[in-house]
Amino acid sequence: MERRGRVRSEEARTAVLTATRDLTIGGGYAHLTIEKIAAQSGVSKATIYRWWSSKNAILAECVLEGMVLPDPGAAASDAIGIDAADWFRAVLAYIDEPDTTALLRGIVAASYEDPTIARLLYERLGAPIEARFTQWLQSANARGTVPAAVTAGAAAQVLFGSILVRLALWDDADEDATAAVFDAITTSLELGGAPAAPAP
Amino acid sequence: MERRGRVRSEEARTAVLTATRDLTIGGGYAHLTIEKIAAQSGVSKATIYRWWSSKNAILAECVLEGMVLPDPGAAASDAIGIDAADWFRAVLAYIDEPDTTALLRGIVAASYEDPTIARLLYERLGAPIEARFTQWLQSANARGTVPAAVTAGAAAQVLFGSILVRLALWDDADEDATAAVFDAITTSLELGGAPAAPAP
Amino acid sequence: MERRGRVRSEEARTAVLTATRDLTIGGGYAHLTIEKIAAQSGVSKATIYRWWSSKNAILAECVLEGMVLPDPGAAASDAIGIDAADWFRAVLAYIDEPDTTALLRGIVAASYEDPTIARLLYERLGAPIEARFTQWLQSANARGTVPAAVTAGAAAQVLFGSILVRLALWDDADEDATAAVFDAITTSLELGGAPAAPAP
Amino acid sequence: MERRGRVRSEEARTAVLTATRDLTIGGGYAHLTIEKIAAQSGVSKATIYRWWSSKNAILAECVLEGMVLPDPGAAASDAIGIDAADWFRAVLAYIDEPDTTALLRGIVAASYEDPTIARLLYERLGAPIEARFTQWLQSANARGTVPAAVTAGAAAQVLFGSILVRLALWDDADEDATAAVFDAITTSLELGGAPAAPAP
DNA sequence: ATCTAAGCGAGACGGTACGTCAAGTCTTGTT
DNA sequence: AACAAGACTTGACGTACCGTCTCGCTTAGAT
Repeated sequence: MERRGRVRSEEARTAVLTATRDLTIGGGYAHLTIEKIAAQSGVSKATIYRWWSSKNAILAECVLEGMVLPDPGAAASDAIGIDAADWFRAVLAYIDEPDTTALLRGIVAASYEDPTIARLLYERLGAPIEARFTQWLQSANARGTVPAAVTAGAAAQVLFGSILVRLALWDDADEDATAAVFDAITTSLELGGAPAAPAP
Repeated sequence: MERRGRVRSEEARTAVLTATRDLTIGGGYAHLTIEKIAAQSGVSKATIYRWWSSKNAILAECVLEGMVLPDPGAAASDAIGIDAADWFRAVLAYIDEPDTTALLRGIVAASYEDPTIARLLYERLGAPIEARFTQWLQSANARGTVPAAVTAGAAAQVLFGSILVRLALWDDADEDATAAVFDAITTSLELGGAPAAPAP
Repeated sequence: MERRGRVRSEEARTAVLTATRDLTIGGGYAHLTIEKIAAQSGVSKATIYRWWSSKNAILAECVLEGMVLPDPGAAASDAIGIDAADWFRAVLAYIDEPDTTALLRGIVAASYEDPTIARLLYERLGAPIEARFTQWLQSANARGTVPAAVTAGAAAQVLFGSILVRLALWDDADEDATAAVFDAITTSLELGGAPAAPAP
Repeated sequence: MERRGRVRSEEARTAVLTATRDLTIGGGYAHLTIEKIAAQSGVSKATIYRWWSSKNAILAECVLEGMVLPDPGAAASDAIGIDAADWFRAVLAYIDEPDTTALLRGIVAASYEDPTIARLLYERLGAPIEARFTQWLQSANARGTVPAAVTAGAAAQVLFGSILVRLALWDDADEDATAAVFDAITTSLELGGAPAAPAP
């Protein structure tokens, strides 16, 4: 007793995701419509609705598909000893790509209207950050330089928040501030109780 | 030659803003429509369009009107010596009010689609935080306890980011993490180079 | 206390009815769509749906408007003494106009799906025939030439049926038969108990 | 060289026709869809389209299959001497069966959109009537009681028209009128030039 | 006993039209 | 003037069927 009937078209699925990404980059979340996705992808509305329950569901799959965040810094993630500052700067640079900015902005906007998107976004963007910090904290802890109150979750949340702020403030974001925040964090963690190191 | 004719109805203006706030609280930004605002406020669509250019413009005026953020901590703002932790906890408590959460979420979502809203939001929410930190930093600087790299802007941005994260992650936000971040910040600023207190 | 607001556009209403008639003539009831009516009339779908509940309702209004059946033979209806055969031949000629045929066919088809249309159609097409026969029967009765069993309703129904048959059978209808039926009817009525003249 | 492969499933064919009949009875021609026929019959759409070119083709086959009109009066058709009034009353009674009414209404509606259906319908319903009248007329002619102008075709067309009118007028049809028409016809034919009995 | 050519149910697909909703504009009469 | 009421065009919504098209399974004559 096997699965019967015509199989789902992978081609159509990809076309929808690509069109969704491109339209979000081009016009923002507010101007993204199923109608346009259908037109641009060449996939019919009926088919889109067969597989996705909403605009947000498509966007969510885009995130999962890695079309949005190709695991920032994944390339270097194997080495615990990676330089944290380098890594963070790579993330910032990636986010500052115009296309990425636009796409992320759309997904973040959707996150404020749909918890599902939010969860997915944090899983793709926040969780990797958190994982990395967990590793760094472990090695730092071994050296006894980290205050007990500091958790990887808190650190990740701060960095995730920095990204949200950058996206929210459009061109007004203070880029130096973001970098300064990260420097303060890493300095205090890497270097332990150095006299400097306040958070922001 | 004076302006002739009927004057703008303050009553209508207030009704629109109130209805907009209530609808955003009730159904979120995504379900907010001019049609519903008109129906709920008893103000005609034509009148709304006469005075506001868009849904976002109304929301922006709500922010300005203080319907959203009644200057968190304004009551205590005269005293430089206010306890920073108390102040921040007041802000968090305010944001965690269900109505405030819903309304803010709507406005933040709008911010990602409209820089005007974003700017306004930061002016109301971020700037006061920044101003307060500036004061605190000045007194701390006088005591020589603050590292040069830390700016009021960066500190404000971190706190602003914390708020965005809380709103973005819905019920998944790690509340302790937010508090821990702030503790770390204030500890390091208030207490100066104490060995503890790295950012996150 | 007067009616406020913009008044209904008579222009739009007429455009819709005209477009509906033309489309029914051109493509038949089966190919008549609201979408095409909207496109051809230049009136938006929303407006159409505001005023008519369905395709059939528009068609019904076409009938009422006299766009379909401009009261067949109305011109000569003032004279009781009109020659019945002439009148019926005029009706048949009118029905045999290609445009009328197509339009009527559409409305008759709709009648079989919607009693409202049917009723309206009979009011416009059957009732006038019935009225005319009533007059003729009265003058014939005065001459004592009409059998008691014959009613105007029955006569009208037969003629109405003849029309339906003509429309239903498309090009296969036996035109001579229709005329023969009518001749038989009128002969018997006009001439009284002449030996000829059984109905069919 | 014989045809190879699986043979057409008679079971599927019957299921489609039955489902079509039942759906037409239940919801009328307007709500009849291939999709529903497929669902109700358990036959796939592909198979339906393989054997029938359209909804109307299926309906046509229903007519041919005798699912609609089991040759009204066929049982008594061998006897020329059958009482015409009895026969016609049997036909009317059959047509007045609610299921028959609904089904016929559907097929008649289709006739106005598709000449093929119309032709088939007349072959099944009109032609037998015509044949019967031909027989009656022959025996009447032998007795010299029928006016020359009356043809079997005309008589059949009148009766066919009566049926269409009954179906078209839904519950408003004047049943007595239909019977009166028939009485007039048969009386004049059976009884010859009796002074009574002109058709309507 | 295999091959091979249909027939078949399942169901995905690109379309067209549906009937609804909201956006933003315009008109009418009242305040 | 400013306003409410509300008609209007536009465009997107999500659904229902259309007719076509793979799929994998079943059936039966030809090899």
